[in-house]
Amino acid sequence: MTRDILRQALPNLTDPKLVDRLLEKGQFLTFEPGKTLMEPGQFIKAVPLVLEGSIKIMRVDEDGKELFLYYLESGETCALSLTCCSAARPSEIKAVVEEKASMLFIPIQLHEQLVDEFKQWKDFVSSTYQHRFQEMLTVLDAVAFKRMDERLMNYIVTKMKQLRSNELHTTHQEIANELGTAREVISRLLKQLEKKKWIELGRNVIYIRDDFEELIAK
Amino acid sequence: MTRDILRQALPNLTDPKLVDRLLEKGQFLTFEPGKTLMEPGQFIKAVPLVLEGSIKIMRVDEDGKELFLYYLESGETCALSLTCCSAARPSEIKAVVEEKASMLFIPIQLHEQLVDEFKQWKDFVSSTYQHRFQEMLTVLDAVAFKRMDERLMNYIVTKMKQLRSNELHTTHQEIANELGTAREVISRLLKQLEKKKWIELGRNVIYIRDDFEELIAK
DNA sequence: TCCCTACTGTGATTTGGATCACCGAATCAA
DNA sequence: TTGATTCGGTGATCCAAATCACAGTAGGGA
Repeated sequence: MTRDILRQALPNLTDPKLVDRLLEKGQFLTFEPGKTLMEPGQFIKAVPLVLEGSIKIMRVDEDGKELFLYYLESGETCALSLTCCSAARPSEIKAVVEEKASMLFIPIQLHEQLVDEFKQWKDFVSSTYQHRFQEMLTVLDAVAFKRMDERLMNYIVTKMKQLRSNELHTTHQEIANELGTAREVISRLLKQLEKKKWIELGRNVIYIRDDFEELIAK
Repeated sequence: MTRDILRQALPNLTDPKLVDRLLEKGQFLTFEPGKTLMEPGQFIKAVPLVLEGSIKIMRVDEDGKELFLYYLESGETCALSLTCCSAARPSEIKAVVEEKASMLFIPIQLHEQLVDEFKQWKDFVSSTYQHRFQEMLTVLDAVAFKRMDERLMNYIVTKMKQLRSNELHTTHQEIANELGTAREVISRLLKQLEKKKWIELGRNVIYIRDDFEELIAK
């Protein structure tokens, strides 16, 4: 039942009145991996709340280059959609389902009411802003100051944690897109990691040593 | 009088009760250009509201490299301090006075009360988040996808507008710091712009053609 | 006035990453 | 089964930027 899923995803939202309002007016939907939820330029008219699964948020350059920003996971929402939809501006980002996701879409008017009426919702929104700012700064640091090998290793760690697995089922091209670079660059860097025995490469799969994270910490 | 300065900086805050509270509990201070208001790692216990002048906000890398993020100008506040101080976390950024500034520091408890009590303040905070997210994305795009020559030209335009002048009194080193690169790179790129007659270089000063912005739009 | 320091200009070299040009191997669709 | 497509590997080359190494010059302070 949706109520249970919501309770599990957002245990902090204990106020039954708040939960009722969310369930009553929010739209519950599920999506399969790979589904694109949002493209740059589209307008969004509801605040997307992730209950289960995860959503990958990316920035897209005018000539199509992408850059991974962060994941939305269970109990999270997108700060950018909060800002975009209250300002009725087109999306600045692309959102793709990573793991099969169930989501609750909160109409923007309802969201604005809830901010005023429920401290729990206000706190939730405010902590979302905090959290996302933090992540944006992290990405900024990486892009501005780190070399691609380090960024790739961080990427692998992030993915492992997010998928709770040490096998990544993805292509080099896909990784390259998310890091905003070229496929060859990623292939070569992965090869270096394989030579160091930190990972093993297969077609469409990367096997990662359990102690990968300690290894990169050097 | 402080009340007038506040009214001028934030004409949207019309509610006299709100203004009274800000003036009563806020601390009014002025700072000279060059004054460092905040270093990474410091804790902040108040929301800084810029009334006059401008503040330069920068990200600092662990090995001291800097990256310009945005200016705070009259009527603006720092989204990062909003998040940092409510989470009681150390600052992630560096803030330096660019133009002689007068500021009102709002104690964090007062800020939290005002968010609940005054719609005008809530809207102000919310639009600050929006605004800053936008700017972070712009910086991210620049760092991830643009070459240094383009970034430098955008930098010059931003500075011109912000200082409302077509003379920049600064050093190549300073610019390099703000763009997170090396001085030589900036010197060479500036020389190229001078050869194209778009700017003129002097010691500690760059004279910019009035139609610079149209020129770079090509 | 002279010295020192900060600022600028520029060549040489290195490097990380992007781009181009292929190749073979795995996988899929007909 | 076979042809086409996708994926991964790798050499060659190019380019922006970083780094190193100086040298000249303007200004400020003693």
